[in-house]
Amino acid sequence: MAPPYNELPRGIPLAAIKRLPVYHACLMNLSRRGVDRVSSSVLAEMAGVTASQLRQDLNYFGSFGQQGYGYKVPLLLKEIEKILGIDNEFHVVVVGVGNLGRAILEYQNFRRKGFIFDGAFDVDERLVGTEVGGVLVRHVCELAPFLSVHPADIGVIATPEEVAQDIADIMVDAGVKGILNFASMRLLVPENVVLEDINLSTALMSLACRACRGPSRGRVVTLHEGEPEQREKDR
Amino acid sequence: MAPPYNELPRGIPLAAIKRLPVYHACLMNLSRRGVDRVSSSVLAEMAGVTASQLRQDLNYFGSFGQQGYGYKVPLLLKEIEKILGIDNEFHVVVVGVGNLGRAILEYQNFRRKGFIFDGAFDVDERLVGTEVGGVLVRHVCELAPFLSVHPADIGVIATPEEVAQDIADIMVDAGVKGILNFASMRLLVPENVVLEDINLSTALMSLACRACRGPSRGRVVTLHEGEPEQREKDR
DNA sequence: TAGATTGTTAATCGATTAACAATC
DNA sequence: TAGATTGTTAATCGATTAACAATC
Repeated sequence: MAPPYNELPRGIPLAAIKRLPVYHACLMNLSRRGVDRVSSSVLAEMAGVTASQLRQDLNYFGSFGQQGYGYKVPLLLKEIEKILGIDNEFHVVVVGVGNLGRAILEYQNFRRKGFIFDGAFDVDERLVGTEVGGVLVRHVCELAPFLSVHPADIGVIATPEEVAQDIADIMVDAGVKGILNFASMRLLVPENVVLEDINLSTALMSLACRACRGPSRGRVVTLHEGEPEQREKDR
Repeated sequence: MAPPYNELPRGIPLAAIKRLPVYHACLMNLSRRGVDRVSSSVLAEMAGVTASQLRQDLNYFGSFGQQGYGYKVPLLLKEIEKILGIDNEFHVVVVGVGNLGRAILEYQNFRRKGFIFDGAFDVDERLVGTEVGGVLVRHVCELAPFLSVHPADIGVIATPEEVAQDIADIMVDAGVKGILNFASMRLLVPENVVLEDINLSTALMSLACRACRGPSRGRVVTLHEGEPEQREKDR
């Protein structure tokens, strides 16, 4: 039996999914500039990947271009938005209203991409009752009751590491499907919950390690830098 | 001719380098708890990797354990600190004193790891002259002159994306060796400058995409989650 | 010594790149 | 049609895992 039409694709590399928002940003840029058509090589150049990789990434999800022509910008934009779920609404709660929590709450672009911030939580009584990015800050002890009334898709953890696991447990129990974790601590979550870590501390340390190992040697210092040469012959 | 004793290793996977700070944090934890000795399997379990990977990662840099015994916590800690350069001083400037810039400047742990914040820069006249995290905020137009007097190793870019490339150019011209970029924009830097991007926007978007694709399917939603099973036989 | 655990090589796995047939 | 560029397969490359000999 053929798989149902709307079956979601399997076995897509995480790295490919992470590149989709980059392609999306490039296409938004083209769209704003009134560009209607783009080839894989031009779009790849903008995104900092090879044309081959761009086509491969897109092909995990479908065929959105036309041979001999390229991609229609508005059409490809719409398809990527469909994949990323930008037409959906994602309900988000943010726990920890320090600098990082604020950065998320006040970044207005998220709202345009379908993210709805339903609540923010902190232990600091001076913050409770205030608004950050237009969201009311509640006390953390209200997190579980709040989630039972306002289920969230995504939880952002921007707390000290000592409490991060407890917060994650509350979120998981409340049915959160994804957690963005800024605490520099390994969180244990069930495998049906997606976890994304952003760790400023390890990022800065590994950057310093790479940067200060003296002049360019081998693979270590040549990633992510400058424009990828057009290595593909592609004829 | 044998390579000189202090030759730095080549061809080390970036992913391995990024795991070093994680191992470091685990070892700090053990050290605080007075643990003197650890096996690769226990440490790997703490770090959320396989024992095999841990040993492989360490072996890119040397042999720090003893067969049949494991690793001396203080010794391995010291070795990793040597690799990460935690005994060095890294001079850092932060450009953009919004929420993300503040998060970096106010995170006191960095100071303990050898990071010295020499200057912070912003265009907002209300911020110029104030102190954030104990660092004086200067106007961005002073960035280039400041760097010529106080050379920095690392530059942090936490500005709006419109100006990120200009700031990066100034940093590169001033001899900065690594850039931590929070702006959601692809920066072009020469290949001898190491670039690390942290993009909250693409991180949240790809998280939402993965989290809301329905229940666990294939590789996509099973990475980074929970504890890795002990797959290694290792006898 | 016997048991344990590393260091290190080889096998596997996965992701990227190259190539080219399909086709617009 | 001829030229261009995608879609897609195959080849390459790199990173992870397994295995086990070395050895403490």
